[in-house]
Amino acid sequence: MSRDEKVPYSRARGAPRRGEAREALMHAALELVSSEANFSAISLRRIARQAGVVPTAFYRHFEDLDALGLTLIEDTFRSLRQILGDASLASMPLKGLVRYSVELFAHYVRDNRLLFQFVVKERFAGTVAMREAIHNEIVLLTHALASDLARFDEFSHISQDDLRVISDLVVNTVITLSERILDVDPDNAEDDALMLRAEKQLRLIFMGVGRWESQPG
Amino acid sequence: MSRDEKVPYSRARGAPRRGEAREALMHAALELVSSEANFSAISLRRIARQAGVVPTAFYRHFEDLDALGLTLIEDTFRSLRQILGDASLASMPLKGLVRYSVELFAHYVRDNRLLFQFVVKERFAGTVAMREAIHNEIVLLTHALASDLARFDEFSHISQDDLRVISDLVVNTVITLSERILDVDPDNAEDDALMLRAEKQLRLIFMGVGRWESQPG
DNA sequence: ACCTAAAGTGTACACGTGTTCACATTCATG
DNA sequence: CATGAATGTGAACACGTGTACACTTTAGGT
Repeated sequence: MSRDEKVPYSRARGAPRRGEAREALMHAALELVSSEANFSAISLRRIARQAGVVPTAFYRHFEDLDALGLTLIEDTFRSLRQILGDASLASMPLKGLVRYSVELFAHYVRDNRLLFQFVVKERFAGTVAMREAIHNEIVLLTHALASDLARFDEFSHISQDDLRVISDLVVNTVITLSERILDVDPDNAEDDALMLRAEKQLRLIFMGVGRWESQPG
Repeated sequence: MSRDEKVPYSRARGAPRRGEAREALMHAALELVSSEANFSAISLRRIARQAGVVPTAFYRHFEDLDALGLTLIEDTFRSLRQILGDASLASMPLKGLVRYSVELFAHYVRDNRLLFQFVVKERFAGTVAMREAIHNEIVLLTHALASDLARFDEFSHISQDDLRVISDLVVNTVITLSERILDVDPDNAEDDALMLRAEKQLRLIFMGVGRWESQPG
């Protein structure tokens, strides 16, 4: 929907050097959502104020508050997909993969606190459009994981449907880990315990896979 | 906090027969949260209007919007705990238990759509007080499940810590199921597929338990 | 049949909100 | 260097909001 900026921005036509306003608005929204409750609970004016921008300037960059929110969600998952794509997970032993993936993911979540806090809050409380956007991205991740897992010998006896079911369980476990990391104080060392727990749970799941028989009946 | 009504209500002092206003306010809040976005996005006045009550009457029953929200959360989990307690799960074979629990839970969620939609939305987007209340209730459920599982022979080789970890995974899986049931249209038959998936995932987890070795190092 | 506290009502106020409009500034491009 | 689109600005509007206050009504315990 009219998000026609393939160029990084500030390359439109008469783009002003002073045009960090857009980024400022996005960051302001993230800060407010993180420190206060909820995206639907903060107003356009508060975002503008926090961004050091006059309210009307908002409309120069976003049609809507919704548009801002959707942009934030897209940005989050775009960069997450890249991180997860860069680390070619399919080329390492399954055992190490669990630990490595958990650490990679946890690290990324910590480095992008505000973005993930936003997504976690809006996943269920946001607009229909936002909820759908987030849901679709998660489905995408799940399918990608299923493809990756299919390459392992340990999963050769699993049907494609069951692979999706398993990936779904794994993704949900990792999402829960993220939510928990975001809930603890940033400079609290408790993260390690959370990661250990998630790691155990994933190992448990993969143990079940060894005994699993697809469509036994 | 000033929630000193052990009596079912309307037994205070000069309680009017006409006092369904409190219930009306709670129901109105649930309806609005369900059909619109979010508890923090709906106003006291809108709730009062929906309840057929003048705005100032709200204060006769709740000190705050927060108080209303907390009451709704407490109500939800109070009755959920009762349902789960009544069905004495520890007295049936493990295999049947999975199917039975999933069906029991799904049924209950469907029967209390509005309440659960509220809880799901506020779990991460709500006030700190609300989030904490929900979190504590879930921790309680997890511990209760761990106690129940400990009675099964299949779990005799699992340490107490690991039992918590496993229960945590199970609870998260069931929560995810609830979220999904709430996301699909009420009179859509898709629920069965969701329940089947959750059931598979739980069976997978319990398969892993068979091979699990607590504190192997 | 009273008394009294709870429950319900209507008015009022100060304030934050989204959005509009006309205008000022900036700056890459012709 | 001039042009014009993108960007930034300030005043103004109609409206919904939370809450305080003084008041009326209700109904149970005595």
